[in-house]
Amino acid sequence: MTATPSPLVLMLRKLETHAVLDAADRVAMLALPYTLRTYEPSSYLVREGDAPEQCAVLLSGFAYRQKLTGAGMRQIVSLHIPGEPLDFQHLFLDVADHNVQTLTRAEVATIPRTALRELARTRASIGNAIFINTLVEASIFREWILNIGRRDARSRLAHFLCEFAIRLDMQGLTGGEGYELPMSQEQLGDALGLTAVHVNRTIKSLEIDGLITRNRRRISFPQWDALRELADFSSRYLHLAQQRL
Amino acid sequence: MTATPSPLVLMLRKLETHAVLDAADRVAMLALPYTLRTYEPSSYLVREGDAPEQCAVLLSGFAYRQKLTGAGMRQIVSLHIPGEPLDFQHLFLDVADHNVQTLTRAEVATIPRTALRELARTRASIGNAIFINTLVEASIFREWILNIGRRDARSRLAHFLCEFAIRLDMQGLTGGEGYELPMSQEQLGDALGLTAVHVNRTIKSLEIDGLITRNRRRISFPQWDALRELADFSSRYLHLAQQRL
DNA sequence: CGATCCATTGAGGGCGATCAAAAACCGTGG
DNA sequence: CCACGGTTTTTGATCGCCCTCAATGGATCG
Repeated sequence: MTATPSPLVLMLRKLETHAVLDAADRVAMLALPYTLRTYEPSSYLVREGDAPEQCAVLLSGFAYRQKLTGAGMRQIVSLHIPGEPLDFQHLFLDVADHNVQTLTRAEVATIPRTALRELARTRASIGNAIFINTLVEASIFREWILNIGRRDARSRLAHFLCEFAIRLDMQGLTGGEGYELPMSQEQLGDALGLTAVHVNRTIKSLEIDGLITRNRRRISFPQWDALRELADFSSRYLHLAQQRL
Repeated sequence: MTATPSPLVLMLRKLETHAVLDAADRVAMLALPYTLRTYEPSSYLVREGDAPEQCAVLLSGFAYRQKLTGAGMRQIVSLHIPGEPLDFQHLFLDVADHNVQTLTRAEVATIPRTALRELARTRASIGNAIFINTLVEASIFREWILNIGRRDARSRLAHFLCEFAIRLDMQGLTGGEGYELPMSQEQLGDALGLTAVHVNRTIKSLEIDGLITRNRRRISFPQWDALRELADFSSRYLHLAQQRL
């Protein structure tokens, strides 16, 4: 009956968490040309300075955006989970201003930028959906700034963990309680503006207080509400259609 | 001969720094309905939680975006100069996720959101220009994260001063050398993730090193290249049409 | 000329960085 | 199954950047 489902349905689902699309929109979007590719951990999908011609969508695995200072310090500026488009940020810009890298092994669908732009132009609702997606991303950037600028290490880490939990949940990627954190403490530090050593101590401190439990990189949340309060976390900035928290 | 120029030409000029518009686009944009209003310093233009119905454009004066932690700490997440649209970030979102406040007395043109959305829908090039504008803003957010997360106070402040200089210059707002910083050291601290006291000491340290000179809030740059190097500043992330630096 | 806001300066403390090393974990191959 | 090199996590000790608290000085404006 049905053909094998296009891997782009993942992106579709993501876009539909913030925008309304009709059947024709869905068909048009799933008709986009794409190529599949698998990347090893730490592969570059976009390099600062590149002229982006493709638009990558993450199908499985995790990725992040990253910038480097002249002195070589790394700052991760966002984290991406399966289903999220990675290159809308460059859809209309000629030169990439940051790097995009895989965190884990990842499957990616690559769509020609021109096809996507054409689709956005001809179907206004899809154009809107793409726009909304980048607006929500911008909102997450703002909260990230607040988190790094004004919260201490414990709250900062807690906030990060909360955001990741909610976003995984939104995409239906949580298997019951907790999740596997797909990054090293070094990378966690780069995301939070801390050192790996201090991340380690901060995680342990949360663990000792019973706010999280850990097994390798698997984290769960026996006291979600307490963690959320410490994190000063409100999901408003994620612009969930239905505010679940 | 010519009618009094619409105040919206300022926004038009801003959009045209990143996108190409034709004569018809310009006419259509200048035909947008708007109302003028003047705000006192520290007035709220948008409050977190609001349902934004208007889109404000800054005609004169300065403004900033800001978020607060539960504990009441403030983080400024962006700064805006005359000509910049302030509400594209909320054009397609139902609830504001941050506050927008004037820094100085400011004149603002307010455009109904529906009119702007309609214009973006019917004229693709204008829709693109608006999209590009938000993409560039997102890029500035990312650099802001890097700045706060990974640079020490001196470089951080220097980077902020460089960015402001370049952006003023882009909009043709620099009268010769240096500029008047439209904010208190307290506000600078809130922008940089520092305390006002430390901002004071950091400014003085830049001054002692001869990297800036000050008179009240007027700042000039006798050693621009040295400051730029300390700041680790590259203008790539601003996506200037012609890279001037 | 007081009131208020802002800039400045000092003293002291703490959070997170730095440096260094050990321990745990991982995939690989003998 | 164990030996291994490489990565990641963990822990300790010390340092320093920036914060906190507090007070003074300057500027502006009724």
